[in-house]
Amino acid sequence: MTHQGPLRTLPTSKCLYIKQQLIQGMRAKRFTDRLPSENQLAATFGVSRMTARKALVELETEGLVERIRGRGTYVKKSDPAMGYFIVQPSRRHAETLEVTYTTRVLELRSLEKPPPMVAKRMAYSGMTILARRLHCFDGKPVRYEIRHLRGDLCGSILFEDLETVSIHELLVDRLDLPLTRVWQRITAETLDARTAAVLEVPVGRPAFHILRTTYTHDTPVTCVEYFIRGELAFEDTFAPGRTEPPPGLGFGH
Amino acid sequence: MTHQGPLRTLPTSKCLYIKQQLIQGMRAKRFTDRLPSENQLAATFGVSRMTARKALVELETEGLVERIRGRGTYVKKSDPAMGYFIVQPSRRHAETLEVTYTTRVLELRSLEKPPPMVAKRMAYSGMTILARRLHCFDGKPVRYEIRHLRGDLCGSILFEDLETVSIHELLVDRLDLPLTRVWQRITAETLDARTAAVLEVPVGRPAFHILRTTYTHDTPVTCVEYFIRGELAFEDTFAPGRTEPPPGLGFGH
DNA sequence: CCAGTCAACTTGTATATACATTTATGTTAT
DNA sequence: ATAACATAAATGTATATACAAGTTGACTGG
Repeated sequence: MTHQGPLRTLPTSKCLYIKQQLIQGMRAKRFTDRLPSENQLAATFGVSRMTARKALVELETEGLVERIRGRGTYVKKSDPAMGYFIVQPSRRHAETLEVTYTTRVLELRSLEKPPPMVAKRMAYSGMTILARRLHCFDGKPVRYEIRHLRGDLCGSILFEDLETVSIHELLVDRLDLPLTRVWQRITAETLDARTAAVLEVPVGRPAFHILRTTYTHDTPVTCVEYFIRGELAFEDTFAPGRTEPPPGLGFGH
Repeated sequence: MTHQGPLRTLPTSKCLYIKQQLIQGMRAKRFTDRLPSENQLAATFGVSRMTARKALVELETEGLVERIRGRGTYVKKSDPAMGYFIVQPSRRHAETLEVTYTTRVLELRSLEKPPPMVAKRMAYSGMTILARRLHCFDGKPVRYEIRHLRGDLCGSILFEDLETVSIHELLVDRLDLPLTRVWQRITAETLDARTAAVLEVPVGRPAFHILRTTYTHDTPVTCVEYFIRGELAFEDTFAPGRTEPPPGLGFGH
């Protein structure tokens, strides 16, 4: 392979230089399927195999290539995503917007059995806890949350003050229910009379509607439904191939 | 530090074992601020520094910790994000849903100057190309796209067949305009009469509204506005601390 | 008291090496 | 011809080492 072409920014390390060359090569269609192997790169650039390897591994974690043991490194040819929107926990969202954040608990009680839709999504029809909360920015309602939790796993939540404590913290820290998997769906909807009243907006106003089921080791623990005022924008600036992945370790509640 | 406690799954490598121990330690609040240094870990677990280092670096790329040269590795205590939604390019979205995908070009012409809002977002008021397209799944309109491109950079796009060719490919491959940064915003809105007519839905129906400005090395190249039918859900299943980052290398158009 | 210096610690980068595991390919023996 | 084997190539894991570079704190000299 050749590695000509001027660099826009002087690379600070050999590894970075190799990465930039490979990225340019992929953009210029010099590499359309397979990238040089670790040993080939090491020879071409005059570095050790571990350095060449580091470049390839980083390209993989950035989603640009796919590495297959025993075969090689291949250009990911799937269409790139248009982008992604991070829906933050209310508290953090409020910090970003620099507004005060408050929560009102509208309802907190146990149900003998969950509504059919929830039972299906949780694959569980025993005792359930229902919590309805309203999240406000500067006193104005912005998110309406309807949550069901498995009663056998989260019973103690009935006695917590959900206006000050994060449900996420309760589950993960106090109940030892690490959130290992999430299913979620977002749609845009218009609000019906009851929901609009809660959010204190006219009927028919647009809103984000999020359905989410959270699992602990393949056991559904909680189903939550959010209605978020549609004018509350989610916005972000980012670069493709960013090194920082989406925030991990858990999901806010 | 101690590293007791049963493992749920037998680790296949020393690096993985160390990572699991550190994650458990963070969950159990044994580590609340600073993690052991690379050398401490190496001594504790009886591995080389490079192996301990690999575990810490992976935790960083997964967003669980933050590493600061000269100081140490610190637990990221920022609230975790609730999740994120990937808005895919229409073509790929159609593949996921297993529907046929078609595009209709409603308008393609040059403007002497862009509308004020676009001029402001692009910081440019010269000749502009306006493209309006309708993306259909199984013949049904689902996304309405209104796009402005800088005429001085993308003039040749006027002569392309935008019903079959991806604008993203044209920009990146043919015009050498790599997309290095993106600003975007999503809101939920109700459709006005004109937009609703294009999407063939009744007035007042909910929709996602996406504004996006795409840059090539700090130069805004194109502004695009999408209206996406609100019932077209974006859904996903994922795990926190996933190793795969969001798709990179570019953004679909 | 303050500023400068130095030592210790930490993470970042790079090299050289060894062996394991997986895949693909060609050869050989049946 | 097919199956078994051998070989080469590629990635995965781990170790040992060296030096660079940033941070902190203690010591020292003015």
